[in-house]
Amino acid sequence: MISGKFAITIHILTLLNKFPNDYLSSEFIAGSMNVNPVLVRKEIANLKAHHIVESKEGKNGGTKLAVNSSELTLKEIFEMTFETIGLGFAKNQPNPDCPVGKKINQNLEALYSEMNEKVSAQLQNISLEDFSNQF
Amino acid sequence: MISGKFAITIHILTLLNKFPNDYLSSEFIAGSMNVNPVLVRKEIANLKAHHIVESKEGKNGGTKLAVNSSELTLKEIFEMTFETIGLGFAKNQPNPDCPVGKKINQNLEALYSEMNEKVSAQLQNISLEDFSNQF
DNA sequence: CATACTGTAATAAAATATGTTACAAATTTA
DNA sequence: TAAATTTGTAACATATTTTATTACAGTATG
Repeated sequence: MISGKFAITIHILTLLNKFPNDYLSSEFIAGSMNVNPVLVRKEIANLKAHHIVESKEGKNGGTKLAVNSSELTLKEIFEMTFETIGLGFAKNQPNPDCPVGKKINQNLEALYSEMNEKVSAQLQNISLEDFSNQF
Repeated sequence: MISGKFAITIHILTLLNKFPNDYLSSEFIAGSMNVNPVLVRKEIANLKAHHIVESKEGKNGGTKLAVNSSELTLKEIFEMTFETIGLGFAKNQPNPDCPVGKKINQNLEALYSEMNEKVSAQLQNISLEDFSNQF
């Protein structure tokens, strides 16, 4: 299972980019993706914490982009919503008396770290504007 | 949340590679990773279906590698346990009347597809033997 | 024939993700 | 200034997925 944070966040940002002059309400945004408005507001809270969007409370309030979409890369969005990708770790404490158990997580970590570098390199080349222009 | 299938499978294979002449029991393997033996047997069933291991029922039975560990790549293991990586999709049917909602999953799919190519390229360069030699 | 395994199904428990309700606080507009 | 609308957030409920457990038939070994 993968949390939908990245997908929700990029959807929000794409919409905001399509209406750069409007404050969009969480209800409007939620209507485009068919999720609960509270979920949208939670991701917006995260975006606000990273100064990517600004929002206005009260009537006719909502959220708009606070950065230039050509300067925001998918890598940054990835880092705000996923810490890292990977293929999972040994969940329970593996047996420390077994040479494999003792080092498995460390070796997986090294493997995934390299994966993240590749993925980050890819995502860094795509701006929100690029992504948004596909629609 | 990420299913631990890859981590469990590579752990199993590393152990099998360390004891190439023995049939290891699911209980022994489970002991190294501290999970339930039934989980191990399920992943072994998957490996058997791909002809990566062979197993022997009955007393003193167990599982051993059926391929040369220098010829099995992590890419193959990845493909047996994860179909693909990605950062999630819009889960509910997005609004088809919204230009963004209509195409979001398609565009995410394209993005993730490229991610998978990068990751596969990396994993293809690492054999089970390489991975195993780190322990 | 007793023992120790695999194979597999069925079910239970735990973890995580998503949805819902509720409401205080803020801001607009009439 | 009062009504309406929207954010922000907490608390809780539901759904989904993952992991664990139990059970037992079938199979090989000695």
